[in-house]
Amino acid sequence: MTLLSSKSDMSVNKRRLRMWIRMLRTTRFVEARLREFLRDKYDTTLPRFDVMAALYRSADGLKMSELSKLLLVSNGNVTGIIERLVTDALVLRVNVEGDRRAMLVCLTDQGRKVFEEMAREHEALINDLFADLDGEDLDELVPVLSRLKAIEDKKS
Amino acid sequence: MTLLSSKSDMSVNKRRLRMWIRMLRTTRFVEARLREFLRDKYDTTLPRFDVMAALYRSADGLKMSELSKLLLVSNGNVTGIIERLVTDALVLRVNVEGDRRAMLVCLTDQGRKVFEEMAREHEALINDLFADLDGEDLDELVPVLSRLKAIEDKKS
DNA sequence: AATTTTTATTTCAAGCATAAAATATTTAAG
DNA sequence: CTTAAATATTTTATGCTTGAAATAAAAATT
Repeated sequence: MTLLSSKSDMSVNKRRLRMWIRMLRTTRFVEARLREFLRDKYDTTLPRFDVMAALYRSADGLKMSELSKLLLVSNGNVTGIIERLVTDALVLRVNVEGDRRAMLVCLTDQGRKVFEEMAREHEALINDLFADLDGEDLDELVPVLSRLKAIEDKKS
Repeated sequence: MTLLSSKSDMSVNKRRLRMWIRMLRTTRFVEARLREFLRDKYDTTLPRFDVMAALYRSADGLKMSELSKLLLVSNGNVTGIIERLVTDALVLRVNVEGDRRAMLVCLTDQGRKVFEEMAREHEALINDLFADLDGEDLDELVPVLSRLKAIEDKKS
């Protein structure tokens, strides 16, 4: 009789697959919570929040293509989201001087203000959802996830 | 001068947020790869694959509501996906005897066959994408992710 | 300078996803 | 029994998302 756990008996192959499925479910669950929060409290959506977050971090604004690259979404996708944010006066779209193809996008003052409020609550929600993870857990988790970033950069 | 890393200097609060953002990016990257694979090799989509996977694991079939609960997606969403899978003769929809409201859904023989082939390649792709994670990494990662499952079950 | 290629963005068609409302059926209460 | 509440699913309206095609401008080649 072996002392190995059933987990260790499983091929690394299968365990990678299980880990992925677990990670996917976790992500979806958290995303669902975030969507719920954004809809109920701010009448907005996760994609809109993501766009605003990216713009908030880039004081000088971003080009449409930079935005889609940053968010890992398609080019045309960003067009629609920005359109709606512009309608709501949260985002400003201006021509890039010297390149008439490009568009520079940034938050309006109101957009900045609204985002700061949302971001505070967003952080609190994440903190609550992951409350069971203490510093030690994060010490384990983050480096592993960061190693996946290496894959990402290499293969994308 | 402290021996603590800058990471440990950051509040657990902020580190939970960073971990979430990292996890989200990883998930999106892998999902993009899977979509690409499913589209190019099988002319199908990730949601369709997910549905077929759930049905494959339940030999007796699933009710529409069981399916949506299992996949963490809305009820109406499943309706559309199943509709298209039925059109493609990969899924069968039959009435539940004794309850004329409910529908039981299961894979056709062809659906089963197609899924088995896709699943093999899917596993290989995941294995490749997460190749940098060895057994030790998984030993760290899986328990932490499983602890999040506890949150999920508690709060959902 | 004219042509080709690349880059930046939008438009398009199709499918995914949601919440809310509608439909139909079953179960429970009165 | 009859009405009310709960359950299973579909429909609807809106927004997200994609890949591919279209448009337009800039950069590179010839």
